[in-house]
Amino acid sequence: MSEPSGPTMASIGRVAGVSRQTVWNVLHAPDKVRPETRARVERAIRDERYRPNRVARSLRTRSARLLGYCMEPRGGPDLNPVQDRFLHAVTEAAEARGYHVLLFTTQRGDPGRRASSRGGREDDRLDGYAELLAEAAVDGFVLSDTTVDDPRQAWLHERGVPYAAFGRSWSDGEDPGPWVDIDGAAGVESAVTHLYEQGHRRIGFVGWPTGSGVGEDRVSGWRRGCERLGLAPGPLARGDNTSDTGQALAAELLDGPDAPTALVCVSDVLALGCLAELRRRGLRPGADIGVTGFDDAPFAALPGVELSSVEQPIERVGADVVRLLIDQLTGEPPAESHIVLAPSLRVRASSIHPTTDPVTP
Amino acid sequence: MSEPSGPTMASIGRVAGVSRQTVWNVLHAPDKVRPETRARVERAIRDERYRPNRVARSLRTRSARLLGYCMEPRGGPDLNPVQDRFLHAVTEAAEARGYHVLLFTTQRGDPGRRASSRGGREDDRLDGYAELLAEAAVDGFVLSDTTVDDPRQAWLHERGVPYAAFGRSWSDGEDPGPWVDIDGAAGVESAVTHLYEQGHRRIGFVGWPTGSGVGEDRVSGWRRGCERLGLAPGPLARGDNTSDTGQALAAELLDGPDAPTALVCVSDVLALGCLAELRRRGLRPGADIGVTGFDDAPFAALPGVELSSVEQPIERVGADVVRLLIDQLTGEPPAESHIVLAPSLRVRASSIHPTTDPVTP
DNA sequence: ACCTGTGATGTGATCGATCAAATTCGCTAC
DNA sequence: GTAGCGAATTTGATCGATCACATCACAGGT
Repeated sequence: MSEPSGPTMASIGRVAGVSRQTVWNVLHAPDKVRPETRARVERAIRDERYRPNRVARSLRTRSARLLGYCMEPRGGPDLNPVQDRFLHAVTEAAEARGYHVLLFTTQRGDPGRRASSRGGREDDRLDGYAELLAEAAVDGFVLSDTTVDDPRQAWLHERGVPYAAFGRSWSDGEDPGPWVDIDGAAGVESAVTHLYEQGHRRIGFVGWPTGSGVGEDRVSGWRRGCERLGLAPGPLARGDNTSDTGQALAAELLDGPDAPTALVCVSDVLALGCLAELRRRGLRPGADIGVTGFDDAPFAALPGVELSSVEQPIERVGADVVRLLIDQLTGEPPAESHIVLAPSLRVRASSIHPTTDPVTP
Repeated sequence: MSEPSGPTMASIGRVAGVSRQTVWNVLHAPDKVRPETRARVERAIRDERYRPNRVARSLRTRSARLLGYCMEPRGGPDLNPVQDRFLHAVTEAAEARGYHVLLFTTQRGDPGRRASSRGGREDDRLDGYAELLAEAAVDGFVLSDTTVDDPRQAWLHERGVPYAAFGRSWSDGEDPGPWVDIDGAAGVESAVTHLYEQGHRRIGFVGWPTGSGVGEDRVSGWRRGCERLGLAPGPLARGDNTSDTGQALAAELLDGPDAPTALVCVSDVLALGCLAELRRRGLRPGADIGVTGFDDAPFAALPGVELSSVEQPIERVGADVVRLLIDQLTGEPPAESHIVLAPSLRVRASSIHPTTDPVTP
């Protein structure tokens, strides 16, 4: 029951008959130590199963070697598939550089602390960030789900707090900090191209309400794709990110003046609604109407869904975000501060026209 | 660019004209301090925005106030919906007690460290646990996805490492440690009951291969339910957790000697395969054949799926796991060490018989 | 006046790794 | 023989909170 309290540099030194500093040298500057001494110390380290105490190291070096990540309260079924993979990727990349990920939430646990905030009330969402920072519990933050002019980015930037974001800042002004993002426009454009190759000439778009950076980016890809292929952009409908909305929007477009033969959707959830509407009308996805989504959510691959979708290289994003962040922490020369990654279309039944041979340009 | 290096107890003391220990007393034993002194110190704390340094505290008290959680490499599309919610719940519950969650993975980042392990090679999956422990980086672990006789539980138990698991140990022997689990049998039984009330008298089961504790638990609920209702258990088919398999198993059962009118599935993924097979045969889920799943995965609620499913109270599980773990850490008297929570059936179209009035017993 | 007890506050040492500077050691050169 | 030089190794101090005592002030009792 008592604390065994593992070996320390001092205890290793005692075993090997050297001082604690020599032990440190063996670990961090081996060539400063005479080979036979080193061997003796290394043996002691192995025998005693010594591992440096992370906490003590953190105190001295003033770096926790921890990256903060805020778990947003789960919204719709949309963000989830990404968050899981992203976290895994971030954790793995961080470990490769000797860091770990520390999770926190926006709702502060200890109610007593809420009062300690001074008059000028900051955004509640920032409290968690502020607290971890003040407690020196993390060295920096990984952000995700950034919005247009995300207050967190400005807040962190003002205070000189290291961070890196998944999602560009979408700000008109200069960028507060480094980010990694997916080229949504390119992803959608590739979907348009694919549908064109399947024989479609009237391609509609099902999007989100205006105002979201991500959403506008994807619409622009659709416009660009149509333009490049010499098509007049088909009809456009917008609504919030639920499959019921998707179903309604699909109906709207199909009943409209110039009904599209293919629907490019800004998200898989909306696309699923479209598929439901097609089924209701007895139309076969792919054969009668081409449909594509975005995100490659887990359900897209399921039998009975088989939704073509733009897959985001989340693992790459996670790795790059961590690299940008840790490079800042270690004072590495910042190679680049904005990374845009290309997504790739995963073609499934919902967009394949059985009788049309794919045409590669 | 230079380190502002926030306020410390000593600096607060200097501002308030007292010693660091008095500052400590104000924070941890306020009644030992004269009210006017206390006021002065509290003012300084507020003015300077002092927050105790977590790292220094950890070093002195030998507790990182961090709970380790291992991100398993994502397997199929099955576990994900749960992991996300679970992590959020765990993080939130931990924060309420002044702890945070530290993520790690099984693949060790630093390749140099692999060699440092001695001859008798431990299970690779345990290395991450061992390392964090040796580095004193965490105080305990939260486990999930426990298997029958999970080696991690025994390993941690042997070393007296505090932990709590989501998922019982399923061991025949005595339990190595505390866990929280979901009463899968009860969940499946409620699905059977529900289908019975919908008029079904021949209820089949689509399960996993024998050997998984979770799977056997759920089968037993099906058997128990049938027995209680005076039904002969319908046919049973087993296969791995993919929807393709689900489709095949559904076909097998429906073509079998005594075809069931309802299918209870051990997972949503398998259930989805069943739905696909029904659609292929022109059978309407709910009206012709009742189907239920398990997990209430995000896709179960989607239009075009509408799968009845057993929903697990993941948030409760997370909160309880954290409670069991932190109670150990703080030396709280262990109130209970095994918690079984009841899941609840979410009824959707896939199991509702349009013409049958529900009968409540 | 003296001792004692209690409440309030201050000082020293500690956790373990790290940084800076001091010391010892091994060897050559005068 | 020893001054000198570089390599090898050691000692001292530090990060900030915490614990264990030490000290101080002041009250009441004899």
